[in-house]
Amino acid sequence: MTRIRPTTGEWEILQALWKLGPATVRAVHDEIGAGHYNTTLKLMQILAEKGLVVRDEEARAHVYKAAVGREALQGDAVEDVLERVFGGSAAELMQRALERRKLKKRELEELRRMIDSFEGKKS
Amino acid sequence: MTRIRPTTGEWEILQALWKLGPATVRAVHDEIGAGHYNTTLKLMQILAEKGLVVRDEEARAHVYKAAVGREALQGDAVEDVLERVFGGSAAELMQRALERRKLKKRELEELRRMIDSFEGKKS
DNA sequence: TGACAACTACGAAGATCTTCGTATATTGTT
DNA sequence: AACAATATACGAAGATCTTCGTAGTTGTCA
Repeated sequence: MTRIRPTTGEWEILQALWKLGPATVRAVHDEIGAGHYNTTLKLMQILAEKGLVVRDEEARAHVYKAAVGREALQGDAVEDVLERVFGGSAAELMQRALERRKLKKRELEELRRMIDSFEGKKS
Repeated sequence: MTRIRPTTGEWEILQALWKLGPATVRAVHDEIGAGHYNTTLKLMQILAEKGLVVRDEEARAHVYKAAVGREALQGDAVEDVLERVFGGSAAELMQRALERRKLKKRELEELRRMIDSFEGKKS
């Protein structure tokens, strides 16, 4: 089973689609706010070929929507980086994340709650 | 400033070098335990060109060693995935990591300590 | 109807990554 | 000295990614 691994350009499109919901190439391109229109179009066509988005060709301006959930794909991305970069150690990954990014107090507490709930499951 | 972003093949070499310390192509290739010798050689030469490893050509079999720290490069990798995949939200990244990987109780507690210490800095 | 704007389709160029064949040099062995 | 084993060096083939030029189609509006 080969893991889905969107490219940088593809992630950008997908983020826009998750934010906007079903949208035309034009809308996505405006949301991104940079680059050549044809590049956006091409990337979205490729995403459709790969099955990561679905396309409604009803109207002249086709309407695309993400065919995969944001959380699911993010999970795959984490697995990927975990394997390739951290030798599988999620603890290490989180340590690097904590070092690099200052989390808001709220986020830290939410994280602590998440840890509590995970610990509960294995007591 | 363009962030350093080793490829999958390069990460594999680097992991081996961090584990072994300074090592020959042969040693790295054996450590990896797969693929063509020439591929390993080529990748290590490319890493040298990029400055991610340094090469001692004294002996016939050149000795390579990582020119960058593991933690530093992992930190960059996290920043990268944070930007591209998580829109900068470290909390979200950690949530996905927790969902996907079952951490050992020990790791969870270590993580909690890390959070405590980070929270301490901003009380 | 004629001209222009907006859209899709297609493909090729340039970059980068991975793989590996081939050439050449050095070392060790018999 | 001859040969086998082991190195490095070099480059090209095949894949994939990004970018963008060009062509053709459809819609709009004066």
